[in-house]
Amino acid sequence: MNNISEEPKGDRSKGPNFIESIIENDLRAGKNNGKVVTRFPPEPNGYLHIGHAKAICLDFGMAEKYGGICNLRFDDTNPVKESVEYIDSIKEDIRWLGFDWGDREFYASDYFDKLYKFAEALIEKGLAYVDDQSSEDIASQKGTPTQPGKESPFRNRSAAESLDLFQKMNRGEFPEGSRVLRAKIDMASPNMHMRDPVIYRIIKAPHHRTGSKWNVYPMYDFAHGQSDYFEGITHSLCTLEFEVHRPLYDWLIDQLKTGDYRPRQIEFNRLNLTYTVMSKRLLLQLVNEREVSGWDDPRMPTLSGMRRRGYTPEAIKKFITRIGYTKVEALNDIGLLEHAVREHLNQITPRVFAVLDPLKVVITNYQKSGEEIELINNPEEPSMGSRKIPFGREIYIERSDFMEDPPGKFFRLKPGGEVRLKGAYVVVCDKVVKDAATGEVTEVHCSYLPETRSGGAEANRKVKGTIHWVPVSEAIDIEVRLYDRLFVAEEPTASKDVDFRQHLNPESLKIITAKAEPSLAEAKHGDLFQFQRLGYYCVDSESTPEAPVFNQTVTLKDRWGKR
RNA sequence: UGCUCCGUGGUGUAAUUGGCAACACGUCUGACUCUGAAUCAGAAGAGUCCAGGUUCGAUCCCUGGCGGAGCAACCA
Repeated sequence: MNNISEEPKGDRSKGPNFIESIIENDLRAGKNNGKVVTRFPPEPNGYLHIGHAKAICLDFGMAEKYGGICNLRFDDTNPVKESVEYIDSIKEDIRWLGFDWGDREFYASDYFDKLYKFAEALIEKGLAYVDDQSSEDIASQKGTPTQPGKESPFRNRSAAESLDLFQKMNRGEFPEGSRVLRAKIDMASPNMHMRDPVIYRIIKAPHHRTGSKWNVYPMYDFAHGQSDYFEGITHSLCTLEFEVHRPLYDWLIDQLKTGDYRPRQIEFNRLNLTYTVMSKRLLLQLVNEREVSGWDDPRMPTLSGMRRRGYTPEAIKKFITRIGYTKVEALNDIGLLEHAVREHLNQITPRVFAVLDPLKVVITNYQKSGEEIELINNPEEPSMGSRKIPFGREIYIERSDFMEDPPGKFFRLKPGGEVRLKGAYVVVCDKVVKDAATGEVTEVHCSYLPETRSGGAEANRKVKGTIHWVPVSEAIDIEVRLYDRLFVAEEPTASKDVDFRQHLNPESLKIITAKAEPSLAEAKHGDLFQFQRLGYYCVDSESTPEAPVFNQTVTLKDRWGKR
């Protein structure tokens, strides 16, 4: 099998990206004793999408490149939104991509004790206080980005009182929403995140790992940076929107650290794709509202959806290295991803014949029976061998491969015209049979030229076109699910005034019954194919031997269809 | 109109102590072809947001504009 990670061309002009440069400088400066420790920190509140894959490739990739390690850490600080279902799916998806975190599987909840003690220490140092106000009141005092906030009336209560209240909060003595713990920083800071951020809140829901041990849970901002610190993370790579959180993390680490070590956060641009949405919240909405069949619907940008669609980890990773990491908010053309998918699938998939929209062809002068045609499985990879398909007097061809009155440069079958049936014979179209009522073409009658059989005496007869076919008597019926982009708008979330669901593509899924060569009866879930001249297809998870189901992964490029 | 970050072909990126802009996708030609795919050859397409400055020389350094994004969840 060809290895596409062996660089074909291009891409090589790239030097280190800005993150690699920073890491290399740190290494040169002797920071962290020459160690590189990264982490991938998902919240288990949804399935991973290709944007996460970009982060995963970076987090694991940097560790690998610089001889370090990468932790998998679930940032599970909000039990009401998180579940083990998501944890399991996340681990499966990371493994599918080809990364291994060994025994370094951690949870922010592993640090709840440390975090709680740290919070108590902050209170004792006068750097945190319990606020008895409602979230609305706190929000109203927060100010705006252009106006400073106002201090809470509880800001200067005694440390002893705050400590007592905080402990009561955790004992479950107060209802949810009645009190929070806030860091005491600066209500006039130009950075909103420094305006006495809430660091602990009361949640009485059971946690998937700690059960009912806690009645207070740390906010993400109070858990993430410190978790990095506890794990000895050297380079904490995250997306751009956390840039303004960094001063808060730094402030917290300043209160926590005992030596010189501190994690270094570096922010990069997130992955956006045209014609898709990349927010777990919106994807969850599509799932809940049944706009798609689930998180793994092949139209979803989730890794499980792409896997079911037939995308390979190799293709996804190739795409990600091509788009790179910068600080520019980018919108990537989905075509770039599809190109990477075709590139990989072209190398690895066996070619097969399937006719999506069958038109019957009768070869009137064909008398033989039992003839078989041998076909190469993959011209890109001779080691994949060949297979045989029965040939017969009646075959199906693609309806679009026949035109009664075609425009110029139509290389396929037309009245009086010749076309090669791939692997078999050249046929001439003699007669068109139509439905008297509708005028629809129901059959095409042809005669074949016996000497033109592939490998035969006149095999190199010049014909303009070669088309695929399937024998009527041996063809099997397969269900084919044709997918188009889920949205018709390039940027479904571009406008705040228009709900993104307005842009859903009503034709994103079409289910048809197609005719396929008999060998496909043995295809198994996960098998990938090229339906010759059409595109790449894979066997769906719902497929059974009795009722095979194929998903269209991506079509072949089609210069003719574009005209 | 506060703070932070960012502005290079249609898209995504590159140009590593400043040396007249490169690669991939896409587009368009042509060759080849028993996949109108793939492959191969070639073309068009930016003078690097704007204006100054430093310099022999600026995508790169400085200043000032302009434009875009993020930030006001007891979400992450």
